[in-house]
Amino acid sequence: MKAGPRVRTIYEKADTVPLIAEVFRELGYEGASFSRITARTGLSKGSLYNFFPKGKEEMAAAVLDHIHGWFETHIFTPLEQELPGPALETMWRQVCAYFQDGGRVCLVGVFALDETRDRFSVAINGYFTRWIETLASVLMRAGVANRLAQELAEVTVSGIQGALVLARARGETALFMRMVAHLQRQLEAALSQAD
Amino acid sequence: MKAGPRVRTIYEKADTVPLIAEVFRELGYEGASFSRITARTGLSKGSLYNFFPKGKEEMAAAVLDHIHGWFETHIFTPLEQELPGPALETMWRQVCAYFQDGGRVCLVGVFALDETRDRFSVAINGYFTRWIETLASVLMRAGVANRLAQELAEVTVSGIQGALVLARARGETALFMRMVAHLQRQLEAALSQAD
DNA sequence: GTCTATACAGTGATAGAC
DNA sequence: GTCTATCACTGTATAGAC
Repeated sequence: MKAGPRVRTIYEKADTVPLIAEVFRELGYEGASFSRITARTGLSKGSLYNFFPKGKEEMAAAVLDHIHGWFETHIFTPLEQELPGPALETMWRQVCAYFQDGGRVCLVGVFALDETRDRFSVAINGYFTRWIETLASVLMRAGVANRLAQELAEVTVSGIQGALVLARARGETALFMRMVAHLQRQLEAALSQAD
Repeated sequence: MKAGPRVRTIYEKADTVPLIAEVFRELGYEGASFSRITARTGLSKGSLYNFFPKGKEEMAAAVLDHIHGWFETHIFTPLEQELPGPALETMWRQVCAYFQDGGRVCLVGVFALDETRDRFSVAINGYFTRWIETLASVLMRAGVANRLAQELAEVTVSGIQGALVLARARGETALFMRMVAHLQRQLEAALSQAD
């Protein structure tokens, strides 16, 4: 018979990725040292290198891939498959949940701002491009003109990133929620005009 | 007689701050090592410690102060002293010049996103708060209702930060300019409605 | 597969020569 | 006031014990 999932106190590789992600998110690529990662995961350097033979860079790549996967499942695919109204509702709900109402920053944004971007430019660019494209697409399906839909999609994704920066800078999650509400109203206004 | 400015190949302390600023801006606080700073400034560690006895933290503090000073002179004070129309025109012109049309990120935003924020929370919060307050104030003077002016000021400053993140993430400065144009139109719409 | 021990480059910081 | 030499420490990475 096939073995069922073993009961272990230690982690499978896949279980470590979200833990490592939080270290990169809070400290940035340079700030995320092995000592911080071992402390957070409870795994020694040896075990981490067993999971990620190429070390830190491979960890960060796995983290970026994991995050893109989460957004693919919870936001991008719903944007493609649900009706425009529910799709946007899903996006805003998931965005607020993921970023903890502004209390949690965007790791992709963190990597984008410094030289780390050059190392992971494909993944970073791909994440934002996919988000903008699926969002623009749903707006077009709702009847918004192509150029306006593209601009609103860029403005919305950009606005979320800015709200995360500003909310963290001022230590005020309420600011994030105000910005989200503004962006949401902006989209709804375009949708109601498109009908 | 008093000595005039001496001709020297080496720098005065004040001259080093903008050079150090670019290292922090491009690499982040953790990534900005002494070796990178000595390479950029042409000054040895010994000389840097002569200028900044408390080391890296004092350099970053000086850089933050210098940047806030630049914005105070070129943006915040004009927002307070010029008429609303010219004041906003000045702001957008200086913003595009300072951030090189999206090719240069915001150091305060870089520091805000990771744990560096905790070290310089007062300076980081102060920079954004001052910007939002002076911008909200000019909108109110132009006849925009208090609450709307406050929200638009937050949306605008937040939007600029997001545009910088996204433009760098996608390596596309044109994106920054499109976002700026959108934010500008948004303000002008509020102003024309307030008349 | 997990860990400890180790290697070695790079870090921020200090002391002292000139 | 500038530099080099050196410090103790931490960084990533590797080897090898169990």
